Amino acid sequence: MTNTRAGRPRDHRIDVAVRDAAVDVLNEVGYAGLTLEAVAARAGTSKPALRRRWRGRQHLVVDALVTTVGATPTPDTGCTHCDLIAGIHSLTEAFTTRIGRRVLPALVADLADDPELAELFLREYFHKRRASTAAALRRGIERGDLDPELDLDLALDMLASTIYYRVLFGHLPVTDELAERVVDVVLGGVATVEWRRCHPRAEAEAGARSGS
Amino acid sequence: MTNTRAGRPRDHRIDVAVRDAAVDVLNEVGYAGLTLEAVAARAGTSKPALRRRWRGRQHLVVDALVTTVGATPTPDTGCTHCDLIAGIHSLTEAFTTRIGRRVLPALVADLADDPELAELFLREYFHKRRASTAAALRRGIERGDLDPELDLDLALDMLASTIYYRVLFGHLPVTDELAERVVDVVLGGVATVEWRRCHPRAEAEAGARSGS
Amino acid sequence: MTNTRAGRPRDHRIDVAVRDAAVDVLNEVGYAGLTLEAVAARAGTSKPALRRRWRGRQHLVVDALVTTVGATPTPDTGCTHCDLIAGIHSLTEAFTTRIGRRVLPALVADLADDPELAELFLREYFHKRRASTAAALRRGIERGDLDPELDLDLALDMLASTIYYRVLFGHLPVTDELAERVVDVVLGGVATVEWRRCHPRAEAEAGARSGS
Amino acid sequence: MTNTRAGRPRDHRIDVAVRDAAVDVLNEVGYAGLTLEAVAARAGTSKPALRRRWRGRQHLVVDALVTTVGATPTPDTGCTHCDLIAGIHSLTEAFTTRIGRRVLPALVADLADDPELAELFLREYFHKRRASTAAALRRGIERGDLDPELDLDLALDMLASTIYYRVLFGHLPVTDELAERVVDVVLGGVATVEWRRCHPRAEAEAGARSGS
DNA sequence: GTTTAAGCGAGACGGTACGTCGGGTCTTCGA
DNA sequence: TCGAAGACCCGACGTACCGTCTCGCTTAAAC
Repeated sequence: MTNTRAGRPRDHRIDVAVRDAAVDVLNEVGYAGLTLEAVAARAGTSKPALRRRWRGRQHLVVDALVTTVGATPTPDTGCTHCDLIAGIHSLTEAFTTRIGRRVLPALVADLADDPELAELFLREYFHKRRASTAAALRRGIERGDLDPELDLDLALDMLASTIYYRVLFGHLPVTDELAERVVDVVLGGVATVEWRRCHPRAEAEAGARSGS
Repeated sequence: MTNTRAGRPRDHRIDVAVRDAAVDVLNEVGYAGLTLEAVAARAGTSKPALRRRWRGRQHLVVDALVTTVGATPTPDTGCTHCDLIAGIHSLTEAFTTRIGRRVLPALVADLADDPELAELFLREYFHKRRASTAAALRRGIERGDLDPELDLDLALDMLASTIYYRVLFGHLPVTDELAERVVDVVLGGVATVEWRRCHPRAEAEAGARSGS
Repeated sequence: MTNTRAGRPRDHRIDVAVRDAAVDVLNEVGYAGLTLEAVAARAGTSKPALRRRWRGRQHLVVDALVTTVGATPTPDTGCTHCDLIAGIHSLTEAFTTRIGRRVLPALVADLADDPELAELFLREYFHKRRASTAAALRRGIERGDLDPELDLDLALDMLASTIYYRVLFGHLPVTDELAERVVDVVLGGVATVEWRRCHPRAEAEAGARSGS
Repeated sequence: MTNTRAGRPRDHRIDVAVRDAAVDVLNEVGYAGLTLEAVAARAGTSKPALRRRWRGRQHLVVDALVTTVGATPTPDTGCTHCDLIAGIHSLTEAFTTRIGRRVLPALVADLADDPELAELFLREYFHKRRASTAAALRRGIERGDLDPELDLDLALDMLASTIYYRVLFGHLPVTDELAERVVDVVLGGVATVEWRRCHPRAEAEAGARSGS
């Protein structure tokens, strides 16, 4: 009733045509080279038709990204260590595509200029991926593998951020075993046993936790 | 000698005027809004003069960044833990400026499209900051605080990346104590003692080290 | 009907603003100093808006010329001699304006490089002026004042060309009585009666005509 | 003595190389498309070398023109009519070259902006051609063919201007017999005998002259 | 014969204007 | 009544060229 609004209905074939065209264009010329004009032309439609559906090229790209680079959920195998590695490893795979490697950084950079876009991106892409890794961490706590008082958000950030970091700056390659090394550090740290003994604050907490 | 080449010498006052103008423009309209035309106009010069000095606005921005957000070196106090916190904390300070918060992400996104720019950025900005933190890590190893076989590059990445991560996605604030929390995790990890006991690979290494 | 076409209609206020601005600029800096950029700026619009309307500055100047130095029609007083003098004299007046004196020659020089421009100029400016003088010549023939077999085009050229010639080369001034002197020569020639008698071809024709 | 000035003497091979290069460039891209840079490059030298010799491209072009389109002097056959036709006809020939047809008009247009250039052009090109035709007219007067009180300058202008006029505007072709037709009109006029009889001023003068 | 400096050739610079691309907006037509 | 599409206006881009300034070198005059 109220769902069907008056006037000419929107042609949904245009939606999919534009999304496909956007992915093509992104793969060919990247994010900086993408123009609404080119996307519209390739989709066989016009600029205003795009603008009516998306606020700008950023919003269009988010839409195309979500459709394309969907999040692989972190598995639940009963092994905390393994689950985390798998979850982070799926992130490295997302960056092997040209879109992941060259489009995502640029898109992310635009988030700072458009809060609405940031909200959309976090909701549609970021948190979907993050949620399943958070679940793995919680299972690790319940299982007694992880410090029950750990800062969940911080751990999630530290697990994922290094991959982004290397992709963004390109100073070091994203190797296949990177996920495992990152998880090892986040779980075990890099300090020696001596250092841990001499820093009761951190170790005391850990001891108190483990002792309880 | 080799300094004197044929042709009219470059007017170095233009260099500084443009750099200053670029910083002003960045602070006013951000990276996406920066145009060579506006910078040239504000600096009282012309586009070709800019183009002769910098390949594009990205290169100009790198130059302006280096001049503006210079790296605060990681201190050497004899305390590994403190030095690292101070070093990472200086990173959060760099992101309190508008330039750091909004310009750097966008600039970094452009690195993927221009290898030459990436090389310039890494050399002039990234590695300068990274080097002094790497030195702190090495001192920590010599001091016996850190695992002598740790992956230095990985540790450096994990120390810095979380700050970038939060700035980029804005899903969580960059609080003042974030630096300390990150260092704690990198040094100590988040796993429980039980977990460490059951994972001899990581713990055995730590034990072997401490036992020697 | 055919007037309403798809797309945003053109803003006609821009047309007049640009034409006015062009005339101003021409009066201030002349033809060589006229730039589309300056005209656009003074008209409060942009270069592409101009370029959409005119192919280049030449076409714009033709348009501005037609609006400004409109052709004064040759009068019809019943006196062939007087009409022609008046018609040619109006030409000298057109060259008293700065636009006529300095712009027209330069514009005319550009005709050779652009046939389309030449066609436009001839249609919109040249032939409008020429037509009314041609009518005066025809009236002179009907009236029996002029040789009915004269080459109309040649006569028109000879009447007008001397004014242009003096303006172009500037070797002699364009005085007020020049129009009369030119008409006198075109009508009467400069040969002596003796010479005419010895050249039956020209004189025989004249005689045959007068004798009929 | 004072002729040989101190310092390095000018390389005269550059003069001729540049003049040749200028003619080539003019033939290829015309006057509007000629740039000092292109001429210098083609001549194998540099812009300052050109600028030291010529004030600007206009002066260079005048120099190249004089060297290329030299004036053919009006002959002296004893026949006024024939001499004039030959003199004017040589003018039409000068306009059959691409340089004459496309370069000269543009150059002439620039005379208005540079009095010094105008003086140079008139002296080096215009008057040289004009002088020999003036001599032919004077011989015609002495011979009794031409009205001894004719305005010599006006007659010269009227003889030559029509050719320029047709070349400039291109509204009519410059045919081979145009020279003859022009001379006919200048000598004989286009009025009928009746008209001449009714206009005693012009005819009385002619009669008085012929009768004396 | 050596010194001195004037003028030249050449290169790069600073700046104006060009022609073009793309973004965002507006208007008309068609469904 | 609203969607589709075309044209429009404008900001900014990257480039070509002009006119100028500076350098190093050549050459002739001066000592």
